[in-house]
Amino acid sequence: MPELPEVETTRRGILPHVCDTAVASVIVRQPRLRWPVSRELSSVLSGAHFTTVNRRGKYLLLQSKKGSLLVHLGMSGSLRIVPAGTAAGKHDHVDINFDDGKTLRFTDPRRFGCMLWLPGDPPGHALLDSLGPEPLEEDFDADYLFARSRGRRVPVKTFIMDSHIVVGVGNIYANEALFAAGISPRRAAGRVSLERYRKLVVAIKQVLQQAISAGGTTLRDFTNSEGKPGYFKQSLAVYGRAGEPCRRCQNPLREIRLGGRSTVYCSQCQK
DNA sequence: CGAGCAACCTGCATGC
DNA sequence: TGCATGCAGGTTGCTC
Repeated sequence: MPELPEVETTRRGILPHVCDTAVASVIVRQPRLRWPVSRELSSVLSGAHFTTVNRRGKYLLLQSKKGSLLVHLGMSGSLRIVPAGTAAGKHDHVDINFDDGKTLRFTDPRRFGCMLWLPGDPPGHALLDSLGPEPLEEDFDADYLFARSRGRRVPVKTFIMDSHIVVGVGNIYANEALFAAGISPRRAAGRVSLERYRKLVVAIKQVLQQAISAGGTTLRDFTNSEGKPGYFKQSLAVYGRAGEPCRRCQNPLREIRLGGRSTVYCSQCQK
């Protein structure tokens, strides 16, 4: 479900609800996520007061004086604000109940997500240490991508989806950005010119920013923290449109697999 | 070290 | 209708 725009939409949605109140209790119904949810989570979080919610790539960090709650939504996860006492469904794995009667509920059918307690301020964790720059920040630019890609033979699409290179660019927006930049997803990363990386960086920033403005992309089940869908799906030029005509040249869009991920592109417009 | 791929898990669409 | 198969927004960690 979530790439950077969906995670950012979630962050903005929960922020006003989790910060002006303290944690009253925690219910862990299913601790078996990507990594086990700590048995101590309840005792460690009770009484905690979150001061802010930050995002690093696709990770959310609910920060407090004592430490931070690191949340990743995996492929199918979501965070929603519901009234305390709302009946829990099959995949509602964790509830964080607040003093003011609201509950932050973590739902994740496939359980690829995680919820980890990181002691200390600022929070340190191996998962965060080796991440590349944020795509919407200024230090993510063409010179950087060009330098990192020299000698690399991986397809450029796989390259920009590598979180050690740049965070937050998932399968949907990698496909979209490469179409917008006119670059074939199969081209070796080391054989993309600086000039074309300039176009790609602009495209990545634009597509992510536009998706955030639209509240994310809802394919089948993404909803924001209020349970409402995102509206970016109607703007997608290639993802999910294999076989349909290219919006620029009308040629049918081609679908291949790269790095095990579905890849859609126009063989006329992308070289 | 880089590249490719299996694995984690459930739900859903498709085809026989 | 039932069953098998393959695919899905991500990431780690294994092989070669």
